[in-house]
Amino acid sequence: MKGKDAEADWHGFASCEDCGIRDLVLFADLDGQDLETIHLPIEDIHLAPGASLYGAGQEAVALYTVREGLLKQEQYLPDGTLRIVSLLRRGDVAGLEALVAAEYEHTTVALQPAKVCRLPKELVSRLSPKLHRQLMNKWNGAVQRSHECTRELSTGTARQRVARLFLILAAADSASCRLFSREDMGGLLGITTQTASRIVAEFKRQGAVHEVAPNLFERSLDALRRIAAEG
Amino acid sequence: MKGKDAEADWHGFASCEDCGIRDLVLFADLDGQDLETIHLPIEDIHLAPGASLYGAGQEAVALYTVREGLLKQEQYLPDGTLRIVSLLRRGDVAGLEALVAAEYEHTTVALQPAKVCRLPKELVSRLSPKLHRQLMNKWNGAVQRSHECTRELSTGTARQRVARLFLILAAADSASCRLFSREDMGGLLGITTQTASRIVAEFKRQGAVHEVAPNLFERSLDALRRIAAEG
DNA sequence: CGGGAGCTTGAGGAGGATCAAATCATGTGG
DNA sequence: CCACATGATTTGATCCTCCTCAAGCTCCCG
Repeated sequence: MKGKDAEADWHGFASCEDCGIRDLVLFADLDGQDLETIHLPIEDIHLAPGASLYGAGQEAVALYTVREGLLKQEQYLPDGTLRIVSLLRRGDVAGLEALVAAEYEHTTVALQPAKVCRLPKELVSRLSPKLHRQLMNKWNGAVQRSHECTRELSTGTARQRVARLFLILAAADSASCRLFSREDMGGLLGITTQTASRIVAEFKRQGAVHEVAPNLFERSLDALRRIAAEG
Repeated sequence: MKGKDAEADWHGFASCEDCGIRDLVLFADLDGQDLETIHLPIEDIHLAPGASLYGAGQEAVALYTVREGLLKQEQYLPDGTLRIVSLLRRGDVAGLEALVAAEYEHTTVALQPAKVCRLPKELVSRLSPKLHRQLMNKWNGAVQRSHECTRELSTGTARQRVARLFLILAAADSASCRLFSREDMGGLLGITTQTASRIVAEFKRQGAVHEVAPNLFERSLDALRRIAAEG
């Protein structure tokens, strides 16, 4: 168990004008003039793996656009089990529910080193008409992420799920792909950490993946696709 | 396999002014004046169980607000398996993605007799500013439904999942609760139809539920909650 | 060097899938 | 009205996957 809550690391202010992924973020439709009217500075936050952005039940005061890295969103079951219900990546927005609710629905934690921009909810509300189109896009992205988790990562045998996870991560990182802890794999795939470990080991043995550094893998997409599709 | 596609039954025009669930639907924030500017009539559609509203990949031309009943949203996996990724009920909106995409993401089918209102996407786009707040609410609802499916219905043992399904349906219908086909239960819970059948039978034997008519159940919420929470 | 956290691996057992067959419900045509 | 076909549900028997419990292992840090 790790609970490093304060590792969310304030890192300075972001300049929206020359954001590298301007076309992906919530502010994509704003022009230079609009950006000037934002006198609140946008905070640039860096997260180490394991650092949490916000917790379920906390007062929802800001949205976060993901510029880099990978985050998980988790919720508790009635019986106390922790389940990862969605993954967030570059271009996604964490905490959209701040716009309609008083509290966050999930705990959101970095799986890989991440960089996010913090957007106070009043700011977004104020710009809301201009952001309308992008907000729809982001909501739609949230729905798709979540359906992807049910469809690809919570269906079929454990081997299929692990293979599909590698394939999904493949889309993110291009060449090699960084994997996270076995415990998180379990929470995401709905299997135990032991099973996750066993299957990764098996994939290594049969050459579907190759570990070039601790938790850094090269993948044989063909082999993985074969496993993902049947048995 | 059942593919009754044309059973979506046009049933006349709806009158928004005296909608029984005005406060729940997308148009909640519109006033009488706004409603008059809608010269397009709103179609009122009735769906029999098994009737489909639209299919994945079809051109997305309309949104549908659910006034009554229960719908499923399903998607295909790479290997051809069909998986239910979300349930929709009274107040939810089907096909929100029409606002941002050209095609529907899911196939949406009635599980129980349902009544929906068809809202052409141009109409919603035109009213968009006025609907902004409600649109956010509906998107948020879509995300929550989906997370609920992952969290409650795709986690834990088959017994737990079935018990949680009964509890979720309990919230919808008040006294007794109508269940759908074992095949759909399987697709929703990520188990086989046989297992679904076995567990429902077991629940009947041990008195957790009682079948008063074919597929109509009374539930012992306490017993179900006990099962849902552990073993 | 010793401790701790995460990862790996093993043995055993339970839960669920699979294959197969019997029962039940519905509808159709004779 | 009955014989029959069709499809869903139930139940049984067997096998395999994955969970559980438990022990080693590796790496890092004090």
